Amino acid sequence: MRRSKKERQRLLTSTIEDNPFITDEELAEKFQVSVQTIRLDRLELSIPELRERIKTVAEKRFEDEVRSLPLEEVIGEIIDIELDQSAISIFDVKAEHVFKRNQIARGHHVFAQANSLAVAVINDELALTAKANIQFKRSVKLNERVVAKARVTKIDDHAGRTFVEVNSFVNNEQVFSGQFEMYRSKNNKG
Amino acid sequence: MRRSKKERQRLLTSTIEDNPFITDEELAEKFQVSVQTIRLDRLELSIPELRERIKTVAEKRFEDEVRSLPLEEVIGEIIDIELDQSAISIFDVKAEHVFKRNQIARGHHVFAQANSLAVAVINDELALTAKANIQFKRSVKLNERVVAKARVTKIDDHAGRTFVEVNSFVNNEQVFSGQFEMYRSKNNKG
DNA sequence: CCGAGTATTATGACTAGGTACTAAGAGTAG
DNA sequence: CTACTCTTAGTACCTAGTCATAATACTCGG
Repeated sequence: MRRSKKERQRLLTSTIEDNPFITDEELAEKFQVSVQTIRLDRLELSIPELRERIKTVAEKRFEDEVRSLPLEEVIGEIIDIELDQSAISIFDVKAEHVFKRNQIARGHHVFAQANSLAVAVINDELALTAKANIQFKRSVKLNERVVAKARVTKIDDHAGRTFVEVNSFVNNEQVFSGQFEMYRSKNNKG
Repeated sequence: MRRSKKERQRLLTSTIEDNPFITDEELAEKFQVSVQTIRLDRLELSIPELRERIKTVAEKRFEDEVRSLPLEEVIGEIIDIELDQSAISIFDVKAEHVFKRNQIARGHHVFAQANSLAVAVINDELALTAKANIQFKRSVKLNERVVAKARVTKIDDHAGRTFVEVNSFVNNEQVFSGQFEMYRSKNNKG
């Protein structure tokens, strides 16, 4: 035995993990054993064959893509909306949204939810944030669900400005508040 | 002919585009032609076989992964930093950052760059945004490069607050300004 | 209606990268 | 020596193709 079986299998796992595109033949060469041994190892470790591994990687990318597509227009999921009046969205804080060190959501995600809700509530082709005054009341942590509530406070058709107030909560506890001054193209249908 | 050859090939292209995981057999079934016809079509259109398509998708994911890792901690790329004093980062506006309709960068990305720069400039274990007052001076468009400059204006060790001003520019033209009040854990080394 | 040319389908041989199974030899521990 | 694990070898089979060749089917101009 060049290496103990356990040692080889440990290395095999990590090797495949950081290069799922490696074939059994290449692995056999790398560990100086027969292809059959590699196959037995994979069987024992329940590591799928090359093609299945590649497929999994590809499928995950596809999932991520659909997950990031709705994210493209609105951060969080809008669950209620009355144009030019009010809107509510929810946003679940996942691992990718927090600082690794302390599991606290990075501010820009909480802001992004509020900001995109402010954009969404406006009944217009073009809505952009002009100014914002925001406060982070308490930090949001991993796995918490943030509910953002937007309310249109004032519409100034002349200036083409709409004022939106957004308050975000986790379990009825306020975590964020923001006043948004939104630019809108003046030619509103209403 | 059920459909003209051209029509079928047009549909074939788009079908494979939005589902690269489809086999020739499934395609043959779908278009009511033989598998051989599908293969001839792919040959003419130079569409690779299933396995190659999946591999490409998987490889792209791998590339994306390394690209999105540095993005995890800071939005934009920090090119200069003096802790507790100033910092500069650049952020290139790509297709995924803009509204499809008008190619204007969504506000939260510009905010995210500024916010994460404000976090980065602070010489502390823990830095969180408490409040922010921001203005979007003009809209940022696709392919523009935003340069954000952060300057620490005041450090209040007693209250555990640091004030950071961030101004962002595209070609020396200001696009964003923000005053950030940052929370920091009081036990600073300095 | 016939032939030319295009389009389609069929057939056979081969490939990579496997699975599943059987068999056999090497080394080692009791 | 026997029992056992570990390793290697070999076979048949699989999927989703490739390439090449041949035989049809359709369609249009004359």
